[in-house]
Amino acid sequence: MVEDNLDYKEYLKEHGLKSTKQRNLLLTLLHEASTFATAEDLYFKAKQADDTISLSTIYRILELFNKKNIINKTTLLEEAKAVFELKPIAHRHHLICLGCKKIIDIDHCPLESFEKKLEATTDFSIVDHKLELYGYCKECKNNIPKKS
Amino acid sequence: MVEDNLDYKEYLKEHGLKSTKQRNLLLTLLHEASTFATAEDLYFKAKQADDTISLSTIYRILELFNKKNIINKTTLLEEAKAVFELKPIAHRHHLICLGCKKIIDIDHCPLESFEKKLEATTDFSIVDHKLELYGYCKECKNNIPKKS
DNA sequence: ATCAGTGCAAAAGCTTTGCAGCGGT
DNA sequence: ACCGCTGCAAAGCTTTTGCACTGAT
Repeated sequence: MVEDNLDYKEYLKEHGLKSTKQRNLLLTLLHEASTFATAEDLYFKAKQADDTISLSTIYRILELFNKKNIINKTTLLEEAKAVFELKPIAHRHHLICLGCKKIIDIDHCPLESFEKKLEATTDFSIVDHKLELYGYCKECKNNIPKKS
Repeated sequence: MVEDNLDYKEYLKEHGLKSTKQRNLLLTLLHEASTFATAEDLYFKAKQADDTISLSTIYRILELFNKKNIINKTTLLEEAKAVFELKPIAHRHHLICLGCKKIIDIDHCPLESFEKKLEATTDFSIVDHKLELYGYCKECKNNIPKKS
C-alpha cells in the first residue's frame, strides 16, 4: 500500500494542491477507511507507513482537504472529537449503532422534497443538511443500557 | 426575572434533582433563550444575576440536565463548542442561516416513515436522529461568501 | 447534621500555531 | 532557489476534575 502513496499526485494537482508524501498517504488512508475516522485514528495509521509524520500535519492536511471540499468534517452525537471521511460521490447519510458504534451507509436521502417545501415556506436557499440516525443493531438490541 | 429563580423548584424535584439557586437560574435562562446557547453564553448571562457562579457549575448542571433528558446537547456544523437548548415538548429540527446564524424552528419531522422503512431493511431499532438544515435566509442570500 | 452542590484552580483532551528546517516544483 | 510544507514543542480553547467549603433538606 505504501507504494501507492503517489497515486494521488494528479488528484491533488486537480484541486490546486501540491503533492507531498504526507498528503498522498492521508488520501490513501481516507480511501481505505470504511467509516469516519478521527485525526488521531489517521495519525496512528499514518505512523505505520511514515514513522515521522506528526499529528499537527494530519490536522493541517485535514483542514486543507476540508476547505477544498475533498472531505467531510463533522461531529457525531455529543462527542468532543471531530471525525472525517472522504466526501462520498453520492449524497449519503449514516445509521449508527449506539451499542457497538458500527456505521451503516444509507444511500437514499428522504429530504429532497422536504427541502423544496421548506425553501418555499421560509424563503431560505438551502444548501446542505446534516442527518444521522441512531439506534441499536440486531446484535445490540438486547443489551440496551439503562439511563443513569 | 431574578425573583423567578425559585419557580422551578417543583420541576427539579419531579426530575429527582435538588433545587439550588444555580439550577433554578439556569432553567430560567434556558427558558428565556430562544436559540441554542453555549456554556459560555449561559455563564455570562448567569453572572448578571449571580456574580459568583462559576463556569464549572454551569458545565456540571448542563451535564446533569442532559442526563435527565431536560435539555439537548449537540454541536452545530464544525464548531468546537457544544450548544444546549431545553428539550422542546415536540420533536423538532432547525434550519440555520450560514450568513447571520439565525435559527428557524421546524416543527414537522419528515423522517417517521423513513425510519420505519430503515428499521425493516436494516434490522436496527432506531431511537433517535439528528437533523439540521443549512442555508441562507432571505436577507443573506445575496451575500453568499465565495469558497477559499 | 448530613452529604450533595458549588467555587476555585489546576488538569485534561482536542486542536492550532510559531518557528526553524525540509522538500517539491 | 524559492517558498510552501512539515515536525516539534508550546500555546489555546473547551471541558472536566480535586478539594475544601457552602447550603439545601
